[in-house]
Amino acid sequence: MSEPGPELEIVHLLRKVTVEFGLRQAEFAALHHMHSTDVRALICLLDAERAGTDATAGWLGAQLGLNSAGTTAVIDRLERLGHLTRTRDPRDRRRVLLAVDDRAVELGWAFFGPLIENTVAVLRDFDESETAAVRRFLYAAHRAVTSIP
Amino acid sequence: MSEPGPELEIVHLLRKVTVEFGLRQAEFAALHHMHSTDVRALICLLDAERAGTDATAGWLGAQLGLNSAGTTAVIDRLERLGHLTRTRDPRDRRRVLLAVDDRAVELGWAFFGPLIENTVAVLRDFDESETAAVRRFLYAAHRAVTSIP
DNA sequence: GTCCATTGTCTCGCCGAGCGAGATAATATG
DNA sequence: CATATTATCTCGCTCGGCGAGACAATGGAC
Repeated sequence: MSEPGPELEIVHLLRKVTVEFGLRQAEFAALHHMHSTDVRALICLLDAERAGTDATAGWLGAQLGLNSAGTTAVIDRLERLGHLTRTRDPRDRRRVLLAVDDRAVELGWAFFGPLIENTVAVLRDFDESETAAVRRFLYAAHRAVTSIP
Repeated sequence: MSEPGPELEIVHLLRKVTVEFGLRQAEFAALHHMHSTDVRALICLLDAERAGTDATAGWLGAQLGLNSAGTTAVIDRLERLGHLTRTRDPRDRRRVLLAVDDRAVELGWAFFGPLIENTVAVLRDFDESETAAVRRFLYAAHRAVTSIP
């Protein structure tokens, strides 16, 4: 190992971003009397909403890598804080649908908004081929990190 | 919110990568009877080693966002598993220097190696301006996510 | 229809990660 | 040499997350 390699630097950079981002999440969590997992849960739920998927308890648990007991606990906490609403699915009454409260979204923007804005700002100075390169790289990284073989 | 914006897609992509990467870390941790924090600790220590910084217990705690008690616990666990060695700093005998065992590095490579390789592979097809763009973007993201104001 | 396997969520009891408070030892500063 | 400061560790506790299993709704097979 420890072959320097110009490409490896980029991977290390990417990893550093993930590490630091994790710390920011933890700060946000502490600030609003939550835990990292709760924040990750909210993020997953917002992603689902954006994608038009309906988010059930089981689905959320899978996203977070929790078992059902842990998942119930996360949802309980978020519901108690008013960041979340449980609704039994009328089509399949075993399932519980989860909806993020608007207030929670606002809190998230207040904290992560500037951070996102700063990141996005750089992209505005990029030309077409450069943004394409970034997108292509991130897709590759996502695929690499998603495939489990 | 929910202004689509072509740049935002990239940020979401980046965030997805961080989320998935977190899950892979958790899998690696479980596989080797560790916890996510322990893996993050090892990563931080390897970064320090690569950078030539010497890693003390307190420094590690700061990187992980843990207090001293929690930090001691992490180090205890890693030492018990043989992934780590404690050494009292001869220059300042209050400090404890941490060194990652080679065996732990091998385990990490076995798991994350292919994942890194897949990511790096894409970069090989990139021309100079494209890799530069990726690097520039990641630097910006890192800066955005590191500044705490 | 009636049974039964399956699926989705929740309850209970326990383990242990991480915290706060404070002890201890080594180093600086007067 | 006394005292403040720094770095790490110990103790006791809280509570997130797990395994096991309960319970309800669903979808077959017959």
